[in-house]
Amino acid sequence: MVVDKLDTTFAALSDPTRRALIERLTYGPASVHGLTEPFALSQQMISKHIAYLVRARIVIKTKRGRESVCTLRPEAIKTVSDWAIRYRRFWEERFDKLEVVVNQMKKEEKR
Amino acid sequence: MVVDKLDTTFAALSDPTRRALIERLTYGPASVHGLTEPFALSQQMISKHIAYLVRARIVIKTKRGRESVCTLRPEAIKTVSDWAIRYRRFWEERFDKLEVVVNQMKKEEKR
DNA sequence: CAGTTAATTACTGTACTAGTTAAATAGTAC
DNA sequence: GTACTATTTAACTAGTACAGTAATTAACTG
Repeated sequence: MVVDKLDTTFAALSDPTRRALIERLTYGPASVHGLTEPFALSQQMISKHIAYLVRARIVIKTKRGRESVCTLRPEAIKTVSDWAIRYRRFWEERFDKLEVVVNQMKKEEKR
Repeated sequence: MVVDKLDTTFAALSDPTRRALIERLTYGPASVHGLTEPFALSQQMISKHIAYLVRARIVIKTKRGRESVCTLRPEAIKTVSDWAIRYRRFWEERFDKLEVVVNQMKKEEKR
């Protein structure tokens, strides 16, 4: 079972449909019905995907009459960005150096 | 089956052990054996986790004698950062506005 | 060579998820 | 009230992915 917050967040993001739903929600909140239309998926499946995003706290759902309005929680995406940014210096500064190291290792491998 | 690159990348990152392995590898390349020591996991499991990271192209493995040296591919993390950064403006500019919207919706819900 | 070390692969069981169908719940319109 | 709409939930099938451990391969040491 998934416990860690980042676990569920990354797991939720590992699906293209869910990433597309996030993309769509950056244009503003939408009902499940409204989110279903652009996709070649049943409303039940969209509802499930939304449920995964809600579980990962990436989306908030609020009832409005018979509709469920889905709203993006941008903080969740920020969490992902913050995680990656920690390694920014690493990929910016050490990239050239690393390439040299890897090539060196490959060379030695051939011996 | 996972096809999309981001799919495998995010899936690989959805596990705390693998994220810890990445963290460890920022200090420099290491063998599977060297990576096993700090963790309360068998070498087989570490080897598997490394394999998942290799599949997601986050880590490169090169043979050196009987050892497998693992090296981080920082570009993979950059991919994640790039994905999240697309929404940066969204969470920075619209956060306050969104909170108002959500609170408004909650208020209307109570009626 | 035998013995040890490093790492992978193979096997088993479990958990998660995609996708569908059907039923249930609740709001809206007439 | 009935009919319709929006959504959720349950029940199911099937496929995939993973954890954990056992068995195996390959390389080094003396």
